[in-house]
Amino acid sequence: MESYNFREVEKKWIEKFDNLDGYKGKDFDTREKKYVLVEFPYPSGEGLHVGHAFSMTGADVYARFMRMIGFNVLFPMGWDAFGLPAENYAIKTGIQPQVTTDRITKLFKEQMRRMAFSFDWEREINTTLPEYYKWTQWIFTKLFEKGLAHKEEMPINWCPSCKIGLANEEVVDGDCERCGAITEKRNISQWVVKITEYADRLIEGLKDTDFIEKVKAAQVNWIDRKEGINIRFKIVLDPEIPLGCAASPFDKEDFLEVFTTRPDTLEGVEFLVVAPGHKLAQELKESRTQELKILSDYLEEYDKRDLKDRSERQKTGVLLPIKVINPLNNREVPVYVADYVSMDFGTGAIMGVPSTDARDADFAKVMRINFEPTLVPNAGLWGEAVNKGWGRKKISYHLRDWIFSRQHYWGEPIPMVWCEKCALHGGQGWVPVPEEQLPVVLPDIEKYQPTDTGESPLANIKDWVETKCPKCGGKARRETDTMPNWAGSDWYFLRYCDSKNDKKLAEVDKMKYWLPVDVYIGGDEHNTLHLLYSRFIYQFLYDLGVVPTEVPEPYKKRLSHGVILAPDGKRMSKSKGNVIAPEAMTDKYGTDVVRMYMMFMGPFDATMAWNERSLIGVSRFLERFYKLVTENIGKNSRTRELKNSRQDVEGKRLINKLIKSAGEDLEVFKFNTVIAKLMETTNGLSKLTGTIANDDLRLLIKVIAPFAPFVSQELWVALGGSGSVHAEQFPRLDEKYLYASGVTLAVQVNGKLRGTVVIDVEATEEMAITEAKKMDKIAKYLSDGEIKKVIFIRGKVLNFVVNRE
RNA sequence: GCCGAGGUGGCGAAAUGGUAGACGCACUAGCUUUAGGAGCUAGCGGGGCAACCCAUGGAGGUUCAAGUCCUCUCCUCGGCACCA
Repeated sequence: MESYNFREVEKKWIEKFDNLDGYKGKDFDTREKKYVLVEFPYPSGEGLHVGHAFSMTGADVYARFMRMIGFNVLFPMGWDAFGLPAENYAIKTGIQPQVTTDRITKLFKEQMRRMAFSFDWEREINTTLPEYYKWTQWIFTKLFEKGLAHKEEMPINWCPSCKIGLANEEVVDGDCERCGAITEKRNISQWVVKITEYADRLIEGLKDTDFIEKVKAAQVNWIDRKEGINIRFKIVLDPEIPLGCAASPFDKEDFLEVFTTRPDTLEGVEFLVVAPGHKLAQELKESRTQELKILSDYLEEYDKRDLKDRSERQKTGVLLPIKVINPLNNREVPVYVADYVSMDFGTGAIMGVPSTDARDADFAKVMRINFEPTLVPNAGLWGEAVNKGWGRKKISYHLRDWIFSRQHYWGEPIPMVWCEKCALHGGQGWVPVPEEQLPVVLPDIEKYQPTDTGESPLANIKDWVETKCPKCGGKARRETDTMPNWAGSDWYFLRYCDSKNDKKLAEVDKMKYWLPVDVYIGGDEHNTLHLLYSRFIYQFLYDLGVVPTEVPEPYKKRLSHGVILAPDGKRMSKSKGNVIAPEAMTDKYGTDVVRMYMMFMGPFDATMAWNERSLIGVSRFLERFYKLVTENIGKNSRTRELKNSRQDVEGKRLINKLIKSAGEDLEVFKFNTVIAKLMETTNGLSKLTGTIANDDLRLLIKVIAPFAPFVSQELWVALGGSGSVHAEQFPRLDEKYLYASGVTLAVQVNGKLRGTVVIDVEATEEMAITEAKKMDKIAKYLSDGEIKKVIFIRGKVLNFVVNRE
């Protein structure tokens, strides 16, 4: 018998799969819809990597299974192609990013084709094409019109290496997330999107989703809503530390406001601390007396210092020349400025309660502040503080507003125009580009290099920058900032519903049919930012009435796929030289083997190391599977099929057992156990002495089809099938075969296994007891005691509870 | 510190409260004139000649029956974090 020649078989079928009608999602079809989404890749020059291949294979197996059980499946793919690597490549080579992007997306697409992913390519999208980003820009103009976007001079995280402003989320421990360089603070005018206005709804909305627990937790944790009270402490000057001749910046009515979630510990306040960026510290610094030199030195040093390992470092601080009064007991307490308080949260000032807070205790130690070590919190103070007017309830979020400007070339131009005339006439100087003038097309340029001034290279293109105000028609300037790389991926799943629409972002009826996304598969690294941003944009579009779902949530379910490590157990990286290229593997072993191996490695969400020996095990299995089927086809062509023989029934039992558990497991992404069961079934069938009927072989092939598209198609045709096995229905379970040869019952005495007995599935308790007692071993255990009780679970267990003497 | 997921053979891992270790890798023995990362048969948690006993990080508990449920505890991984 010939063995399976994957090269020949794949070559034969790959083109036929290209235009398979069944892979296409049909708008408004009467079948129930299923929108299966897997994150679209950034097409990097290195091509499709194992991580892509893994997550997409899982999504593909699921999508194929969903089609086979009767759903109208939307399984689209596209390119999230704006980003720094293409721009950096352009800086180096002078080749336009669009040119490299085109080339690389073609490479990716061919690699995906070889992996036999059943994407609906008619709906392909690319975030860098004007017909796509027209709508990314349109969304921005709507944000602006609704007051959710404005430009603001603000200190931002500046990466001196990338020459780019970064969102807080893109700075890790003071380092640029991309290149690792230490970031600086710079004052730059930036577009800011008010995602915080949606903070509560972004938490609330999670109730309407089926996200796995860790994803929900990550979202809530990221937003980090805290209920507390802003308490005002009256400021008094400290007579012992003169403020110098300059008039005191304070008058009698000045207060220092702190945010606390623990007003119940107000009694234990020993000091207050303000952040170095706090107005109070900055104002005091200005008074420039000798005594305050320590303070200004401290603040200046703080500005220079990088933020690295802030949590590791010992706390530092300086005493301020003022005191404040605790409204609860009128005690005067000192005020410090210290680096462990952050300006970004609450009011930038805290109350120091060293007896209950470890950080405050730490600081007290450094500053040699004495305090009572014990304090009994008083919950009544929550009400008292509000009732007596010491403070007011306040909710603070860790979530920051979203800095939306990038000073780069390769991104969507922010579609805004600055009009001096409109500004002078008391109006808004910033004018959004109206829908009919969109898209604002990214012009071709010669120099891609970002500038040190913090402006994008677009600022150098005079005839692009100079434009007319859409409102008054006067001379105006275009915004030269571009959008962050998240912008295009915020709404891409909407575009798949109607990817070619040139009038709208997508037709409402089509979105109504396909939305929400039923299953969204992606990496943990996107569980906070991408997921949060896209949920926010969706909620915003919902408020505009643009998207038609019942509930303002775009994704019904979110699943995390796992991570594949290199054979050495480390993360794959070019520099470590331990990268596994999926293409090299498919060249060597064939697509089906690689797909099946990845799905067999472990649970879909696990972290697993690549192991080529195990892959070979899967290769051997596929070979055995192929032989089993082809040998039986051969036998069936020579001899009459024997129906209803004992062997025939046993074969059907094995296959139906497989159909049952495979169907159940595929539904919940337990691909590894489906493959284990396919192996088990194949082994079982190989041991049968009779032949397996062609009809039964067909069932087997349909079960393996979602995993191994090529082998299954080849065998399907070998069995005389026409068309594609991938358009077939998944086999239905025939229950009558499931227990055709009885069930194995575990026989226990006092809960301990003492033997097994095979009986009819319908057997009664009495029959089971009779059978069990026939066994010598059981009889022996029962002889030296009295049977107190018998537990009988049909098909599972028979347990004698015996009272031993 | 907070949140989440986990701890089961030499390894990757299976087990709606009901035969722990399915399936695969590695390994051992044998078969097959066998050079192909081959195939086939058998074995493969520990102890014991055996009957049996022990075993799912640890300690208790619930139950006829616990890897699975409850309480406490230890450890690992992932995310967030001087968040007030």
